[in-house]
Amino acid sequence: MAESPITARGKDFAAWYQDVVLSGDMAEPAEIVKGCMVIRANGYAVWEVLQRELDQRFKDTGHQNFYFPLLIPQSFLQKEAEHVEGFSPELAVVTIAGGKELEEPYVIRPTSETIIGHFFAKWIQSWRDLPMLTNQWANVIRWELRTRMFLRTTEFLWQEGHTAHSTHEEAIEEVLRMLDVYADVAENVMAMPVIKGVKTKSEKFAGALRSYCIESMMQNGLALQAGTSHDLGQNFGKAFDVKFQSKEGQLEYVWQTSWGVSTRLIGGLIMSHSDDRGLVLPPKLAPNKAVLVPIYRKEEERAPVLEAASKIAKDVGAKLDDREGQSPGAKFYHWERRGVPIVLEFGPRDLASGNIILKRRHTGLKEMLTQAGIAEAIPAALEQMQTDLYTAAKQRLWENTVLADSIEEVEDILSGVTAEKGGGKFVMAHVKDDAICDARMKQFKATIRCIPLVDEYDGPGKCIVTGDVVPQRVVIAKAY
RNA sequence: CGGGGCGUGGCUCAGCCUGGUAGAGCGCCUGGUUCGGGACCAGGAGGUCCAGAGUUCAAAUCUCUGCGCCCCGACCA
Repeated sequence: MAESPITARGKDFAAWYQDVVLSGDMAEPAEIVKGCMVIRANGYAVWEVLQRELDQRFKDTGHQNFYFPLLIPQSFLQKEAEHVEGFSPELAVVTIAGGKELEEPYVIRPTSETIIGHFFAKWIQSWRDLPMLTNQWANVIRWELRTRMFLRTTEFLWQEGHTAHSTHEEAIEEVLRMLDVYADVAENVMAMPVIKGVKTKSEKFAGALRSYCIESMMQNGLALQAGTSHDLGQNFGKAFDVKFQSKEGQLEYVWQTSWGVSTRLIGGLIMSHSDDRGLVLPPKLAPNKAVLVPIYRKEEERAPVLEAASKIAKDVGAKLDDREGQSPGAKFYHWERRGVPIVLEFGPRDLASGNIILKRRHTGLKEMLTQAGIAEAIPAALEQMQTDLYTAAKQRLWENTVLADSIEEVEDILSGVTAEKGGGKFVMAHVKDDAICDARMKQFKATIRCIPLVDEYDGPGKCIVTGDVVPQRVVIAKAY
């Protein structure tokens, strides 16, 4: 046994997740730095693919990348009352630098609304400067009490888009446009079905008027917020005096948005598709889409097999695993744990017959193909796999979504659900957007995940907590 | 911050109760035989036993203090 076995999902989902992350060469705990992780080669390669997909879409929608400082004057955070209240418990603060106590401490950015607000104020004067459409790829630090690799770590990587507009309508359009971008990447690249919705007032971003989100369901039935997009209104505009002169000559505060996704997406990806044999990556995100493992018994078979294998690998764009001293079996396990969608086996028998074996990661099935047909078979198999993964995840979401019409019913459905044991559901119920209702859900450790943008159920009904009539059902679940 | 666990070659851990100067498996290096789902043989390298203090002729082991990490709950992308 080359590496430790993977805990079965059914036995302990949280342990399974850790095992998959570690054995898939995705990340490991930073060990000497509390709550942080090292993103390893395979994990970072996946992040790079995600970055590429997202960044292209940001550019396509008119955004430009910037980079703002990691350190933010502490007083900046305090300029927006709700914002400071929301973030102060999570801040890391630099008080000494260059051997001297600082007159004003810096916080390490937990998010950049404030410092960007400062620069927007400097850059924006006229309606002609709007909209200002920026994005930055960065790391942030939020001091967390409870960390899990990718899902919540003290430091994480993300992108944060920040925009300023002349009207609220235009800002709202932007917020929804970027939410759609996130949903598109989640569903069509990551094969993760999502529900687009609005956060309740108590769950929204500190400082926003409204927060929109995409919520997805993990294999244990827990919800994961995969992305957020905020309508900041004029809150930060007022706090940082970001004003512009309108066409009519009036001085007005800008309307801002911010939106972000993080390396948490990778955690969601893992918990959506992987299995008891390790990581499963959707083809569109896989750094290596296919790997060819050559097989030879005798020394005289080595050269001809390797020569032919190398040619096939080159023709079909597969990585050739020609490492010496590792048996083919060890190589199969190696790539399986790392989520490679397709593994090709090629040995002396195939050399003689003109065939080749193709194995699909997600089904575990092997099939024999002709070498001539392999160049076409691979793209087809990858496409099929992408579809299969999405369909399976969508199916799971449907099967684990239930309706409830009383608070007791909701509590009953979600009682005993944990990250380890699983059994989670999305419970659709009528609940009012009121702090009392959010608090009631917390009593059994669930949250209102969102109010879906599209009501797929029965319209208005009575709130199961307050009895007031509300427009539609909301998603209630236990979450990461 | 509460509860639990842990800290010993690169990794997983045994040894600790009952002190006597450090071991196993895996990995690594060299050579050979292997190779269609985790190969085998032989030889070899590698350790301030988390840190500090104490007890003792003698501490990985006993006592105290500190540090760190992981897991489970309360805050959160």
